[in-house]
Amino acid sequence: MPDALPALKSHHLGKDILAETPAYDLIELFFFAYRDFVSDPDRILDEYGFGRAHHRVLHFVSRNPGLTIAELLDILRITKQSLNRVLKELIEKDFIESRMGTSDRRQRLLFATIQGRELALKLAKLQTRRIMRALSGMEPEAKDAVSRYLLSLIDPDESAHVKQLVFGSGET
Amino acid sequence: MPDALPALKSHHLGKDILAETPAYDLIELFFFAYRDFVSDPDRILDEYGFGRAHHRVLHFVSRNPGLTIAELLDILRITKQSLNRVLKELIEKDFIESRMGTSDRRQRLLFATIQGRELALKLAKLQTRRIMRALSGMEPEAKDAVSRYLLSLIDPDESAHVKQLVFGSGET
DNA sequence: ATTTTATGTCAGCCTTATTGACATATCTCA
DNA sequence: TGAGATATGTCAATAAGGCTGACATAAAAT
Repeated sequence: MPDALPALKSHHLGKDILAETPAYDLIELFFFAYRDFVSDPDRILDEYGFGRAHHRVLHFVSRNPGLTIAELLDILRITKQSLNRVLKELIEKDFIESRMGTSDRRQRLLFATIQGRELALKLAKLQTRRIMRALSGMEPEAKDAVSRYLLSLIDPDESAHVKQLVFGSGET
Repeated sequence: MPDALPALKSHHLGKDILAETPAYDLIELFFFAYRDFVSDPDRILDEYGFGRAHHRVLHFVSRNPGLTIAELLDILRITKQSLNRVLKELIEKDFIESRMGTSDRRQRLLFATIQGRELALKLAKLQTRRIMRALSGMEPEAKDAVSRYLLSLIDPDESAHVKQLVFGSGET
């Protein structure tokens, strides 16, 4: 938006008006980018008889071995009934396995099988290719800016939680 | 990710490996950010008996007065049967009106009513507040970087089309 | 005059989500 | 030890938002 400002000249409350002027560009670009981003894995998932819900579950389990049902529900923000259907299918088709918790035997600890990890990686690589293509034309600092922007877009009271989940696997 | 590089030292094909190393951070942040971003309008939409599908239709019609059905289908990437259900409801409840095309009388030109524009604006402002909060802690160049990143994430063969749709209303 | 295009509509189906109720096993704490 | 809380599973009904396929109409294009 090269020139959204001239209209402000007739106002003295520039800052308020700026704050209330809809950021249509970022709203719409977010929609289109997400639409195309999630569409990449669809063709592959189809071959396995899976949908996007399966992808999300497989992704987070593969990335976080030993994840519990409760943690997964918290990540996905769906009900246990919804989760159970797709999880059951992933377990039946041997992409995820569920082991009894060691310290708390009520818990089910989820692990991706070899097959599951392979599929999750395949899908992640596909999306990474799109991300890399987008970043390739940009300055090196851009990636960090994008990452910080997305993190700040998240509800503040959970951004720490997400930060831990996304960046916390390894160090910290 | 402070140090994803050391592993590369044992390889001579650094670039290939980097290209194939999944960008888990950007993949997951995109998921969480989008999840929270689209959740904002939900409560308000509920009051009107609308869902996210209604929001998308109302948004693009409000932003592009005189949009045709075909153009809307191309933006949303859904079937006309799916569109028709939500569109019919938006028209019945007087948030959108449909006029016969002037040059081509087969076309339906879609316009948001006053009520429709008000709701669309209300929702856009809500999402803008989140965006502004995210941008507030960042350098001024960040917004442009984010905008370019999102645009590049879109399928290349349509990015020009989206660019026109998003930025093209007004000048060009 | 025929064909193509833009739209609408009927009917049936799928996926992913929801709510509410209830069951079971296990853990925790008084 | 016994009561209650917790983690999970499951049954049933429902809703939203997609899909395919088939068919209809009006208007434009050739």
